[in-house]
Amino acid sequence: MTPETLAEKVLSAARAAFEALGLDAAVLPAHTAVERPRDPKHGDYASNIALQSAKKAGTNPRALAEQIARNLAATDGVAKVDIAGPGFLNITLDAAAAGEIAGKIVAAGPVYGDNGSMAGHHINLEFVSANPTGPVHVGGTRWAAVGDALARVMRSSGAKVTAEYYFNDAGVQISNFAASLLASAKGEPTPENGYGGEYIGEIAQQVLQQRPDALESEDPKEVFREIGVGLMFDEIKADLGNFGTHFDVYFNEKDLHDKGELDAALARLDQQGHIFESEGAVFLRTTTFGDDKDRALKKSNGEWTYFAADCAYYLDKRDRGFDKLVLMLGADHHGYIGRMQAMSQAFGDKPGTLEILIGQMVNLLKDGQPVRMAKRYGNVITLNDIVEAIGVDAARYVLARYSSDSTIDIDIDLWTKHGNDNPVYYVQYAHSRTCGIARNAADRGVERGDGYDAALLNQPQETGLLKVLAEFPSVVATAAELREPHRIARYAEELAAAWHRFQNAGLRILPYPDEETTPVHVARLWLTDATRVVLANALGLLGVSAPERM
RNA sequence: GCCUCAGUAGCUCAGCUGGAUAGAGCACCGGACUUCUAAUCCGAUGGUCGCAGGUUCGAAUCCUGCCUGGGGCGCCA
Repeated sequence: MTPETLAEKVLSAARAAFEALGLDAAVLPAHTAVERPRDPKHGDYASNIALQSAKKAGTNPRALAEQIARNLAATDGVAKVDIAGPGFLNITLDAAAAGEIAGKIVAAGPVYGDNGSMAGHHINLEFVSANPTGPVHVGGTRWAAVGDALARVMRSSGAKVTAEYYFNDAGVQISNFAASLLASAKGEPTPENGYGGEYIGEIAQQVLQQRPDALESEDPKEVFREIGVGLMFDEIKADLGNFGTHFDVYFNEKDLHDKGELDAALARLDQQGHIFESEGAVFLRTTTFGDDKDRALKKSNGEWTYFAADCAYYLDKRDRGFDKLVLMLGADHHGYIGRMQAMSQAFGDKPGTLEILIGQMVNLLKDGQPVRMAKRYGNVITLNDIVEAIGVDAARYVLARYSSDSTIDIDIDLWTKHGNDNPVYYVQYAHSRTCGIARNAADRGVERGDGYDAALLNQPQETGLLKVLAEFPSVVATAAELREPHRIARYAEELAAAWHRFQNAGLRILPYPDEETTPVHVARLWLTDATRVVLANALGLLGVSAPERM
């Protein structure tokens, strides 16, 4: 029995109890969940539904719990229901009901964990969106790992997700980038507000290779801009590809300008009555919707602001039919939330249509000191620096392992260690052990048959493992709902721990070479298969490899 | 000054949409390999959940104020 099924049974037992006691069942929640108690003495699962609903129903929690327990105890698969403390229901399942989950997991395979919690949602998820004036830096790398994992988690939860990269190929930064390339090609010093670093020189030389006459052309800076931005962006895409991060759409800011979408957005906002002019500039009255101050869309010199392009881009996304736009930004952009949310509402959208996630800073440490990567890109730490330091798997894992609200210090020594203090190795090693056992089973000709006797999985290490396995779909659903993929990593570690405990408990999975295969061996082999599936699926959601041998 | 994130064991962090005795890894101490991967496991030690109030039957979790640290407050992008 899955926790979800059990929760439904708890709820119907509660409804029946309300009826029996003549209480108003309307105070019961539409859905409830069971939790896995820390202390195994508290049974396999616990429910606090009596505590939560007793007050609303104006009754005693323990009396209510007793009635619910009586109903629940009569349910198939439930072995025992105890009442503890102020009114908790402690539920123990039949061993067979608990053990059957292994077979269900094996049957589901790669789709075990999929759930419908976000079915029907069409989500645009924008992340990284680094300017093509340089490589993807640490902050962008965090989102490359977290955003990609979140996209996978949401898809697994039934949402239709478009992963999108906004490519700022217009504006002042790009102009500075082009000017820097041009200066480098001419052997001049880096201009004010320009970009330094060896890569500028390298790209400038590549532009000259493609267009030897670039400096003599009619508009040399435009030639360097056009080709240089292309080269830089190809490099970014290659780095992201190497990192395993996939985008469905690369959106060009320039297209917004070329198609006149900024004017259209301004007109729309004007129509809604939220535009005013002041001292020759055009403003959006974002203070109407709680922003600190009103924001300029058009400067007094007639140029658009960056925010104006954001408005147009927002509208473009909405017109493409997404019902929710999720935007992942670095902590240094948190001041943008106010104006962005205000803009969303100025367009007439409901609060919650636009969701902005903020990720805190990332530091790379060696011997407790910040690492300085004074190479191609000046002092900026890039995606490739992190990959070179600890590898793709460890990089993706460490970045996705922590809540986005926490700053991350990546200790290079820790994340390159091959031991259980390195969480990514710990989880991968558990997976590779399950694969090793499957190989050994095949070598020795141990057959799985059509099924197994679920009641034989009754040792504490086995029932503990089964409970962790059963939790996976709800962990995925919660990670999607809260936009917190780090929950997947923490879960994977918990599962790996439960697996290693089972392994070290002296419970043989395969028979010794001179032994007959018994039903217990077969049941444990199914449990092993189920564990392998879930570890692989969890690592897959994080975009981390699940090696078969280590 | 305002906004925002964090403050939980010696260290790094989970837990935070209110529930039972606050968890994990590392470090430290003591154990377990003739046996499917010991890159592992078991046990012990270790905490005024930053501080002070408040709400509640119940607060690490919610509210208010304060303290400490990170980040941010442009007609920059």
